[in-house]
Amino acid sequence: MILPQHEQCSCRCIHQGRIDNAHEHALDPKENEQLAALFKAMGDPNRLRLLWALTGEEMCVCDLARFIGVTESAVSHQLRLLRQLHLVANRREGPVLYYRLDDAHVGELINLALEHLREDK
Amino acid sequence: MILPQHEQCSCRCIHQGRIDNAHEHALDPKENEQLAALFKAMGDPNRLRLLWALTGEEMCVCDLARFIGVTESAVSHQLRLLRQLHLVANRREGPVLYYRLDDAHVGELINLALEHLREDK
DNA sequence: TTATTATATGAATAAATGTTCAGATAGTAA
DNA sequence: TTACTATCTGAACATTTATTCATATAATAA
Repeated sequence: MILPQHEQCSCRCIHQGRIDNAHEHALDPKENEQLAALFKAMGDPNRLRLLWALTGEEMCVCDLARFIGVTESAVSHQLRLLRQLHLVANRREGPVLYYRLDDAHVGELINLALEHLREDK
Repeated sequence: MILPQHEQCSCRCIHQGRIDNAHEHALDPKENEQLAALFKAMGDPNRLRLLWALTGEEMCVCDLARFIGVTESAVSHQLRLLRQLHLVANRREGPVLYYRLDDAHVGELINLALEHLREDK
């Protein structure tokens, strides 16, 4: 990682000499935003409960609402967010919408994070 | 997943008959909170930049501050949060504190999420 | 058409959150 | 001790956010 020359660190970091050896690329600003939005979406207890419920099987909105104990309106708002971020997808069967995880990655992310939690405590 | 009998869904979910086949366990409430806190911590653009920077090598606070373009005070606040959640750890060398990712999981989480982002767009 | 069910949406409000500023602490050298 | 550097911390302020309420839409049946 290369820091701007005119802003060189004035501290006595021993590390200073190694600063050019790091990975050169800062994360693309747009990807940084998207990535942060994705993690933030997973970082709400109720949205995480929704995702967790859907690791089991697809569920309709009213079941999801009862499962996590909030109104269907609140769930609907949250599901919209999760849908926009491609964390969940849905399928209509008559008047009922069944939601599912959009992708295997989502479950993997949850499991990996759980591993991290359970390991070093 | 088993929903309380007295609150059976009144909708016409075809799915209703399958409700007992799902994974039986709701995520432990405490783990749910911890997991959400972990994702939420990663869900801030600046904190994510910090973590990204540290996937390259350990860095001191002032370098991190310049790297993401905020005050050292702001970085310090964020680093404390990340430390409390075991996302980063530090090591002192004289007056300088070097921060690093706490664990291989952290980088893996970022990479997995990046994969998800880049895949289905 | 009307009635009913399932879900979505907009606005408003209360709570949570990130940064800044001022000041405190820890380490080192003189 | 004093002076200097690197980092931390508490309080305050502005912004963001999750839920609620009321209403709207979509699908189905009568």
